[in-house]
Amino acid sequence: MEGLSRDFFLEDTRKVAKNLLGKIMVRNLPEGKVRGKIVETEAYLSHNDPACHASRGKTKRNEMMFGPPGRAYVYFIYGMYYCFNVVTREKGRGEAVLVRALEPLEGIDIMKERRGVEDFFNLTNGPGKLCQALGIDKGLNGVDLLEGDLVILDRGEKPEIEASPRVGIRVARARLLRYYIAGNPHVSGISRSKIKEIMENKGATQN
DNA sequence: GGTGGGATTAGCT
DNA sequence: GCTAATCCCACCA
Repeated sequence: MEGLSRDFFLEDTRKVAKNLLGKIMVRNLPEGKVRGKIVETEAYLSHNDPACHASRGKTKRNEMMFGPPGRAYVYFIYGMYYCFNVVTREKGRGEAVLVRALEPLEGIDIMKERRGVEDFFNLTNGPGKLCQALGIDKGLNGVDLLEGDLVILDRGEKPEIEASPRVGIRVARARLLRYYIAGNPHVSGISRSKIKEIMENKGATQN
């Protein structure tokens, strides 16, 4: 397991979004360490992408999107939730990758406590949920993800990737800028019965 | 199993 | 005023 280079975040944002799948988010909290594998991301581009916060220029809210690559862009949404993004491309470009879901690996009890739920499959399967589980809020806006209490590590995984339209976005529906690990039960929006089905198949193939 | 509304704030028109 | 890169619960089938 090793850290990512600055160059990792300089590439095409769609490529970074896909490359982030299978990487490990590590968060150090007062209660202990929390780790999760990234299983779902979305790309937000600076050109010809009206859904991107940076598409109408720099504001107080989105200024971190125009900062250097490999840093966090955290914003507040719907009056209650935070969303966590990774800044990509060269400084001033205004592109980022939204992390939409994780597979919990370590610190499950801490996540349950912070989320206020017991269900293992309802801890980090959504952008607002994973921020709550990992204690990510406005205070982490702009922090460097190569070092500190919130970092992303490489475990050398090369998952099978599928693409779809972005979630909750009305414009640019034709563009497939959402990426996720095929068949992973922690991807957002999967029904209870589908999760059960996936887990049963997994058990069958492993034995 | 699926849907519709409420919570609650910042930013934009 | 309205909408938003969301989530949860009550309610219906």
